Amino acid sequence: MQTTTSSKRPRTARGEATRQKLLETAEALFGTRGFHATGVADITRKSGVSQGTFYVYFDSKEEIFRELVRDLSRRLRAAIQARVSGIGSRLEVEEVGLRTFLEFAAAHRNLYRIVFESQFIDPDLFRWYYERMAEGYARGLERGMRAGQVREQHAETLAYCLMGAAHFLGMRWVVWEGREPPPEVMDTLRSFILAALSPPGKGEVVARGGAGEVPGRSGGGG
Amino acid sequence: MQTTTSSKRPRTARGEATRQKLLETAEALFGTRGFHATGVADITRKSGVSQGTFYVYFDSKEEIFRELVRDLSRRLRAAIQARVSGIGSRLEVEEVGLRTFLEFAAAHRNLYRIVFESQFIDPDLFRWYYERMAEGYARGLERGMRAGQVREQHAETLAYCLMGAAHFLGMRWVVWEGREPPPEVMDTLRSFILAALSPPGKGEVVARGGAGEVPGRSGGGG
Amino acid sequence: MQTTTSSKRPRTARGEATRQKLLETAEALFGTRGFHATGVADITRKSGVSQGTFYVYFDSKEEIFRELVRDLSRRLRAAIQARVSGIGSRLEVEEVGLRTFLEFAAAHRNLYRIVFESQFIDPDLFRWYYERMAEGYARGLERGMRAGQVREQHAETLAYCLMGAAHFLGMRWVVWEGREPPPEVMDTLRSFILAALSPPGKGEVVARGGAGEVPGRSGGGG
Amino acid sequence: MQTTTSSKRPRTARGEATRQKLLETAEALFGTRGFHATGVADITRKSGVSQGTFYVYFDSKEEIFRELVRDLSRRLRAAIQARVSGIGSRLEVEEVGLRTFLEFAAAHRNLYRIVFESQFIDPDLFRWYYERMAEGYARGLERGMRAGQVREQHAETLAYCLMGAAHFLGMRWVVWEGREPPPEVMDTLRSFILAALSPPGKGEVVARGGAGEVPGRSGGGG
DNA sequence: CATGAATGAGGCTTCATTCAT
DNA sequence: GATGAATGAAGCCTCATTCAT
Repeated sequence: MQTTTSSKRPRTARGEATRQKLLETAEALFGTRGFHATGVADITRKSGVSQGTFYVYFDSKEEIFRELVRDLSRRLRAAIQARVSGIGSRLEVEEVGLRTFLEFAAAHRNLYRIVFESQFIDPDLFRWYYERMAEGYARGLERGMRAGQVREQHAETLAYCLMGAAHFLGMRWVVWEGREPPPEVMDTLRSFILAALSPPGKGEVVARGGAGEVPGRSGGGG
Repeated sequence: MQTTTSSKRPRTARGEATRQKLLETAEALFGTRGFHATGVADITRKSGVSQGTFYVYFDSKEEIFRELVRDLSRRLRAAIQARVSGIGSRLEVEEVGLRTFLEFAAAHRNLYRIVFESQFIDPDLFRWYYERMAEGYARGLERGMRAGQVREQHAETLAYCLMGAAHFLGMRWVVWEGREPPPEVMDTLRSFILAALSPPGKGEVVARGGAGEVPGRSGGGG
Repeated sequence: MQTTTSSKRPRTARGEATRQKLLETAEALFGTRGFHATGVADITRKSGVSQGTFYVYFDSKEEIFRELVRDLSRRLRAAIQARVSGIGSRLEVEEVGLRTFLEFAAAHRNLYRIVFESQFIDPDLFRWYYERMAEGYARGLERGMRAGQVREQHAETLAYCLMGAAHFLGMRWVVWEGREPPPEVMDTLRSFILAALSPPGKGEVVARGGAGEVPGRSGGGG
Repeated sequence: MQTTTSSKRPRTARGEATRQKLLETAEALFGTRGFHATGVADITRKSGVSQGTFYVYFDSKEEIFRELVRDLSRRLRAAIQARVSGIGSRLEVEEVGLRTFLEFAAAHRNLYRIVFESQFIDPDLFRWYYERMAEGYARGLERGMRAGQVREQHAETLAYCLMGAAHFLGMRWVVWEGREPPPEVMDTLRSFILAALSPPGKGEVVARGGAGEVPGRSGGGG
């Protein structure tokens, strides 16, 4: 669906470079000043090209914004995937996933504003972003439940709770403070996750990953 | 700080009515179309007054927006306060708080967009809003910890996690679906809260409030 | 239909004056340079108002153009009406009508370009303009036929032929030459009309109006 | 004068084909959407060549437009010539000429818009087009007058009247209705021409061509 | 208190044309 | 001969805000 990377793609290396430059500049600017405070002229000026060039690669200011959201979605999911694959314990998967999300966010601070502002620019895309994320997340949790590693609960609800927690933590530390959450925060987050997911009787206090088990894909944060 | 209800207050009853009408219209419009898509002209037209009149009561479009955020903050906190006061169990306080938040959100759907959009209009106000909320929240949790009703953890982190969970659930159900979260969601949320807050060994399964204890104010959601 | 004088009408005399000024300037500019070569900025500058003011009274550059066409349509028809009413002879009515049209065109040289350019700006309006004109025209001719003053023919076809003749003559003399057609042209036009309309056997040579008869409204030119 | 087929002519067959393709596409596009609504990019895209290629064959967008007008002028005159040559009766020549014009117009619907729009693109060319047409027309009529086949009148005026009639009929039926004028229209047109041209006393009612006489070239319509 | 007119800066986008490959 | 990238001027329109009545 929204995944289509629409807009006129360049046919030469030179064009690709220009387009890329535009994308990067836009990410920085949108992420810093916000969509409305950023003008197309700002983007092109900082990219060292003329305003007309912008429209050679993007249909509109909104279009490049959307492209960025899709891009970010792709990159974040890939990053989590990479770190999580191979881990057997569901609990650990979730924990690593959240941590990866927070690290990614810290490395790409603009992520937050852009994704979250998309809610006011293109509500459907925003929703798509989170539903996609939640879906993968929920699937992983359900697998965990079937394997007895995660307490039986409404998976989707759990997914949104966890994404929300991660998002707010990211907002609090990464966006406002400009750094990764300090250790005590990460510790609390970990125990929070464990408590929320662990089956009754099991390790509410367990500090680190449980026993090996069925591996499986899962989203991470939000 | 930002609490000052600044701007020209009306002197006559007629003026007060006009100002109020403007505020209500703005809430509906900002909440529905967003800040940028709403023009001052839209507000005045729908309010049945001239554009000039707008500036009799508000210094700028941003100002009325801020006024709305402060207003909402006040009303939400009051609503939670009212429902939570008197409850002894910390766990129950949190649960009722979250539930109240979700109900309030459902009753004032525009809340979400407005408060959340404020992040892109007046970042300081937005931060103030959440820090204020988190602070009260954390204080309550700390009291609970001291009373042994809540597991020892970094209170602020916990507060943000809980607010985030509530916010995302509200987004998922209230905003996207247009209704209050269904029972299974609320059930999962409850068990989620309990698991996250309960001290080791205690009530992970406990369905309803624990023993009586120190009452105290507390925030609710996000 | 298109007759609606849409756009925001002024509520005060001052506003009405501004709007009028804009309309006049636009007529001169559109008529002289054409629609595309005339910028909104040109219109406002020459009118002594800011660009923003333009949009207080007109929704778009196209809108003021349309307004002009409607206006012209109204004025031309009124002018012909005034001159033609009371004349009994159908033949004379047509002749006076055409003459009036040519005089009107000479007095409002911009008429041509504007009406004719409307064909490329708003084809429907253009068509409406001529169909309206032709309709009245044909009705008058039919009355003349029934009264035996006009040869039996397809009235609408006759109407378009006559409008076309008038239009091309206006183009040739008024637009290109900048003056009213010289006497020999008007003479030829008159005999042309007479020949085309006169019933068999009658007045091909008749120089001036025939016998009195049923008066009636009729369009004139094009 | 404007007849010069200027601009870079291709040297190779491949080039000639490209140029031709461009010309055809432009005719279709200009005729359909109009000059201003058609972009160079539209033309090249639909022609399957790059934008740069366009400027290999034409100096500007206006230039290809002019080329089209000249082309059309040439083709129309040739078409009329072919049909009219050999006919002896002046009256019949005019009638056949008009008919041919209408048929040509129906076969090349875009003719109208292009030629007529040229009035707003290159007024001189437009004027040239019609003066050229009128000149030949008038010459033919004058010959007819001298031969007593056409009533004595100002020939040029007659020419413009006839061209105007033909043009408006073409507009009414070919352009608006998308078909050739129905029989009753053609009949009325014929009797219209006859009445307008016939010498006094002669065939106002004569249905078909009169006696043989001096042949001669003549324009047809507009 | 209220209004309607006026403003003007600025934003997004289009598009004919040029250029290096 | 053909291409795709790049340009930059210019145009239309929006809109928060001010002002005189």
